[in-house]
Amino acid sequence: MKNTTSFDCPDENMKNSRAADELIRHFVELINTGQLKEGEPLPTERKIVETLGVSRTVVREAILSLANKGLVEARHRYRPVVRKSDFDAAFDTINDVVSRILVEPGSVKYLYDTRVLIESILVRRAATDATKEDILALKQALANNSEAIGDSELFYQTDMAFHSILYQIPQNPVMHAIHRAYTAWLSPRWLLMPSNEEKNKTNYEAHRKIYEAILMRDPDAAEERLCEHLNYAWNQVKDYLNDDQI
Amino acid sequence: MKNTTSFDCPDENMKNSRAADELIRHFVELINTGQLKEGEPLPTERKIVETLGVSRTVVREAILSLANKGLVEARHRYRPVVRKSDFDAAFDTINDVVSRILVEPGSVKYLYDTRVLIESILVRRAATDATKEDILALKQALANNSEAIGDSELFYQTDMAFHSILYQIPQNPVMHAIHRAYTAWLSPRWLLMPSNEEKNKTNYEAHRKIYEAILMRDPDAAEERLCEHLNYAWNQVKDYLNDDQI
DNA sequence: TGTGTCTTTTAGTATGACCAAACTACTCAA
DNA sequence: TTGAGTAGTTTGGTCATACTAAAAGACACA
Repeated sequence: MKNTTSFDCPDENMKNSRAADELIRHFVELINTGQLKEGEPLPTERKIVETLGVSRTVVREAILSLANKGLVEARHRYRPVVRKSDFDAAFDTINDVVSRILVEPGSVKYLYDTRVLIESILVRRAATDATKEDILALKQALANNSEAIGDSELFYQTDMAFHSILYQIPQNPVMHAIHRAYTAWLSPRWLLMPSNEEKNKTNYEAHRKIYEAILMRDPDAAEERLCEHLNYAWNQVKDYLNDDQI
Repeated sequence: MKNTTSFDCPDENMKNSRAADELIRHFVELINTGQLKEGEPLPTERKIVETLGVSRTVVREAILSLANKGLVEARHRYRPVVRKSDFDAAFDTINDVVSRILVEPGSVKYLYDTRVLIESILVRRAATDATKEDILALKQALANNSEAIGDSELFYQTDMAFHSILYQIPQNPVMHAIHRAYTAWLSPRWLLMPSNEEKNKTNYEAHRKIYEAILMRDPDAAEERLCEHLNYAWNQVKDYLNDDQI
């Protein structure tokens, strides 16, 4: 230890550029305490420079970090504005890492398996807890799904819509975010697979059985049928795609 | 439309500084295709400048973005190295956003409820699928938990360790990451709550009952006991903390 | 009052400089 | 020969300045 630098490293192990980190913490503080409200623009870079007494380089690095962390939204040539921080936004910010992970063989399967797990408990809960409105929403989604048979793109959309109802039933924004994330991360692989009326019918029938099990308030049946359905879907994709794509 | 800029905006809606974005895509490409391997350092900033023909400002912004996205790890004054991209790392990168979200009233409950959902299906699967090794691990965790009664900190650790076994049973790295995330995000609130031997015993008993249900291969009982346990834990925390802390 | 134009502001980029820490290679003593 | 200490080099972090193009605001004109 020769000398103490003008800034000491508070919690982290002197990770990043300390000056920018100082600024980042400052703005995170402002945002979390509500001094900078949602949708409100940050001060201009030059204003921050003269207010906080740091160079513009540091300011830009800090703002860039905040943008990458998803706390502010920095549109090209616009003032960065404080972003709405919800669970949806949280998943949005890890798109790049997850995309990176999903090129690794086997990782898609891992992700899909967790979807099976989560939807398993969701259909169980649906069977036990679903309100009349929930049931109605499922029924409507099922009808839409039925009508879309033969129209590959529309069928895929109504397929997802049906599943999304399951995520909506707990009325939990985290579940909503998880569904959005699954859709964003798994869809690209699924859309590579050609569809046809035959497959549409099979999937629709699976949805109908799940719906009926929920209607009968039979969680075991609902879970079992859901698992059958998702395993069938997985095998479809697995058979079609190359090994290095899943 | 007056003129086409020298760069057109490929996929995004002209979000960030296009020059830096160009660089970012370049490095993401290198990383995803394995031309830059895990643990390997990026070229020096000045090398990139002369190779790619951009200014150092742009290079630094790009590297910073990559670091924030979690694709590279940029330690202070060290060359940034390509980071291991696994599901654990993915959750790490959204710590800031989630922390921001969790200061919002009600959001902790939402997060906790998803934990209840996920562990519900995990105990069910444990009851139906757990191997002898899994059961043994649970038994050991339970024993450790029992021995820690009275030692608040140790009890909390062994408590988490017991639950973590549930996440390990599916042998799915996503589940492991989820457990890590729950621990990181919920622990701070839990640790605010004082503990005592009485509560320890209650929680241990709950763990034991869950374990026994799994041992009896009874998923319904396992789920029910888990939910009781987690609801009890939630009420403990809710009663102790202020409304604006959950 | 509405609209087009001019000016100012500001983000994006480039360049050069400097510092301090990390790295490298060398020297020298055991 | 080998190990440690040291001096020089490299490199990331920071600052200052300048220029460009786009956005924002002011203003005059119809």
